Amino acid sequence: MPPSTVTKRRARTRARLLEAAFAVFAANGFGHTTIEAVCEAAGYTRGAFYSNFTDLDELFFALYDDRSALIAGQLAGSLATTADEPELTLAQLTERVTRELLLDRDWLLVKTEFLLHAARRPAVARALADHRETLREVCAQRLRELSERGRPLPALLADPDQAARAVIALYDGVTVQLLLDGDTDVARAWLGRLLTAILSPSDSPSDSPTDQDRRDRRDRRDRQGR
Amino acid sequence: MPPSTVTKRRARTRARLLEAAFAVFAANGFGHTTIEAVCEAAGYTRGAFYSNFTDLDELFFALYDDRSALIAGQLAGSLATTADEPELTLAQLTERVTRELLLDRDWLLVKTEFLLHAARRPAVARALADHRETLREVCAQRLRELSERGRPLPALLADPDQAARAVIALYDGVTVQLLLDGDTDVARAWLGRLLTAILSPSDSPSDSPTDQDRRDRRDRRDRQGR
DNA sequence: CGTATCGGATACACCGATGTATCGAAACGA
DNA sequence: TCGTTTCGATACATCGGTGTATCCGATACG
Repeated sequence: MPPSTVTKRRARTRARLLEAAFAVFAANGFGHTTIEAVCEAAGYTRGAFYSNFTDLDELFFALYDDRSALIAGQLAGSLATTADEPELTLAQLTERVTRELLLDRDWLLVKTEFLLHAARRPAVARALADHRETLREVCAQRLRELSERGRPLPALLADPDQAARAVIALYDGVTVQLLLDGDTDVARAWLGRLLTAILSPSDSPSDSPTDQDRRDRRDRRDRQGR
Repeated sequence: MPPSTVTKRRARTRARLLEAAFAVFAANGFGHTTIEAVCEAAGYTRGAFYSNFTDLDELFFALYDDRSALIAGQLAGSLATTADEPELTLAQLTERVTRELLLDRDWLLVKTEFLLHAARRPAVARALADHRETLREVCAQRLRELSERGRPLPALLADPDQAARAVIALYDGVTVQLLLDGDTDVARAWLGRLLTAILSPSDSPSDSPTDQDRRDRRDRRDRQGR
């Protein structure tokens, strides 16, 4: 029976448990995490845990829900057109995306683990797919705006929704490499290049590269190059 | 002390343990797999396990090593140019790749789990990175051949090695979606389209689409479309 | 300020997995 | 075929995590 009023104390400990769980999941992996470890990291005993969750799975889902909503908000905000700059070029968009995403390796670890978790539980998988879809909508909307004012998408990805799918696929792909080598800067630069490569309709992009682009390219050559 | 001679029986049980472990890992995830579960699935007791491995980590690595070498061989073979067909078009290459890869969802589950495993262990991460690099070399070599006979790569990915990186990123990205929705056919078609989109230097690909391509495109529209 | 409800700590019983030591049987070499 | 080595089964001791029941301090509210 849920309590009639949720006290502030309760909310606090719940938040602390989630935060501690994030750290422990990132460090040890969900599969090798015990309830006790989470409670200890949060500074509680298991009594607090069982008062707030039924098992680790429930906490995991709540954790993902929290953090992903947070990040989705950040991304949407960063992609929003401001009043003084109603138009965004492709280069600006990719620059913002790469600046906002791929920051926190711990989050990528937890996120990927949640993907595997979901892949084995159809109900969770649907929830996760829904969440990804709303993100894709945000992305597609920006691309649609772009294409509607004379910055056409490539013929093979003319549909903004398809183009958004491509963007997400590239993001996920770069994530994998980042998980392996841990080099955030290289990953961001690489994502930026891939995005412009797949979203530019022709060989010669009409936008001149920004300073950021140029710096990125040098970085990547230095550290990843052959 | 390792035994002086490895009997056939030993090799057999080891192989069976690996196969059983693959199934159990795929079903339950590495983190939620016990030694006993693996042994039971293989039809042995834990005595057999401890006689062949020291712990689950060791078995996991051996398992990944086996299967990934197998798959790498398959891919290299499928990408090899045959005597009667020394030249491969881009469309043929992508078609072969998409036919060979993304087949076994179980393998993707285990592979992704191994990625996370490696992401937390620098030594394992380096081994995995090395393996990915050899795969990339195979891929880059084919792309190099392609570009050297008048089928240029896009300007943004002129270096075959960079292009190979892009191919792998796309593959990894599509994998994520496949893990979520489980639709192998859609994933393969989508990968094919993304590959041609990022590897085609201009808007209008000079190769006319193959029958496979056309079928793919219809499939995708039907099932994924808006 | 007093009281009733809530939240987290503590203690306990339980279970499942681990690792090791030992033993019987199968495989190998002569 | 026999003796030896190797392999896997069995039994045992142990440990760590789980879940629950209970208790006491904290918090909200009249």
